[in-house]
Amino acid sequence: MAKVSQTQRLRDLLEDAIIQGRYPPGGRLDPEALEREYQCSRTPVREAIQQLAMSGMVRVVPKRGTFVTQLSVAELVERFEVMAELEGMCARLAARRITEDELMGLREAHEACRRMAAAGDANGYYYENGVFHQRIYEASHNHFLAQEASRLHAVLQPYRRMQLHMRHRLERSLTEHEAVLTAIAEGDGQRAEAEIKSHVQIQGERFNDLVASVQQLQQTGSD
Amino acid sequence: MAKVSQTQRLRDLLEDAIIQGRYPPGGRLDPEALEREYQCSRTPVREAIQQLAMSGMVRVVPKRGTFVTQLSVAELVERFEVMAELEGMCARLAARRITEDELMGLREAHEACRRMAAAGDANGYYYENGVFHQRIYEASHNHFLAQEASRLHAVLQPYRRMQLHMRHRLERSLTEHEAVLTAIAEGDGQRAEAEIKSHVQIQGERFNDLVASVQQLQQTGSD
DNA sequence: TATACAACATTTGCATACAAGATATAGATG
DNA sequence: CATCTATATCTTGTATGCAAATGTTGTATA
Repeated sequence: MAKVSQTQRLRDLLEDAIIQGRYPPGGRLDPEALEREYQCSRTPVREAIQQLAMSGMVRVVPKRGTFVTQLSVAELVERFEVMAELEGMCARLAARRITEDELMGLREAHEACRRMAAAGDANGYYYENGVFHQRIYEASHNHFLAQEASRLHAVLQPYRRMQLHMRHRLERSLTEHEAVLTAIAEGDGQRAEAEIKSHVQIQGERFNDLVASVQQLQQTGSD
Repeated sequence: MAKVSQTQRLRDLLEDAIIQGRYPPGGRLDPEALEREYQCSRTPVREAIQQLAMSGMVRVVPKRGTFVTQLSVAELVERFEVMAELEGMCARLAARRITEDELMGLREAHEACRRMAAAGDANGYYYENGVFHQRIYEASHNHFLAQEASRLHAVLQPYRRMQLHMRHRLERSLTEHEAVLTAIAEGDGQRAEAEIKSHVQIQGERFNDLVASVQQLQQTGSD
């Protein structure tokens, strides 16, 4: 049943690897290494890379090579701004449209986050946090919106990860989730939107943290 | 200077053709015909089509061929819902961030729309309307947002076109533009957002018009 | 006449060869 | 020692061949 093309397989694998930070932002993707690693020719590699480029995960610098997208601070701010808006829209719609089953699923995702936060497991939280947000996207009952939100979320994942390792970020994040969940459960779209926007937005000290992280990343990646 | 790859050239050409309705939604894209028409081999054609598929302009039905995307009513509603949100965000930001020069450009675009409406030139209006919206995207000073808005705008163009041919739609549209422009000029982000949202959103009778148009289109395309 | 099976055509995915453009490096010359 | 140039190498872009999967068509038989 899982009869997928090499191109698709490669694309998914690379995407996961990038999201999980196994290919660091700014790092070069060597086509020949990928050919050997995945036992295929240039064509699937090339196509997978093109598709990743389309979705913004990698950047192709003509005649220089393809690199994992390394967003500048300015580009990151732009994307977080849009992400906040999209998530806000998802939450607003979800508050109106979520089903009982979906609400249960969302609560479960929240509880999973709570367990990870309690255990101080940043990586585990990182994963469950993604599930929580994904559930909200889907509860918007706008498939296209959910898809776009997921795509942008994926691009931002490597940077979110850095945020989550910041001190006390887990507890704060969890508290914010709580507020979002409550608003959605009560069907209060306005509040759900406002809560998740402030959850996603990079503001105050977190902005400085982000700048610091990115700069460190760019130091590391440039050798 | 314009040293672009065949793939890119083909992609842009096809995209334009689809946006301008020269390839009708639901219509099949014959790879061999494209090879001959653009004097190239299968590879660039294949890659261009893949990229268009990624951006949602065409759909590949396995072993059947690739077809210009024909959105169902449900899919259209979803996309217009997102479009309204993105445009709303653009307008809100533009109200705060627009420069004097950009504001002049926006006024000019609006005047161009007015001339076309006065002349009853629906196609001309259709074009200038695109310029007007594009200027707002750019005035948001969020390049990523502008890019995403443009992309979605492009996908929806064929369907907007149908709307513009509706009776009195031009004048209504112009009046709504006026309201948006005023709000932006006054720096009133909230109002600008609200105005452009109601301008973009498909509501009331326009929803029925849209359904009718799409159904007619699907009749025509299926023979 | 309808159904099933087989041959055929189309489409897609993958590999590979070839060409062109750009960069880097090394050598030569000022 | 620096700079310019030429060559080599690396990367991307394009063409094309081949094979596999699937859809289609036609024919034969019940």
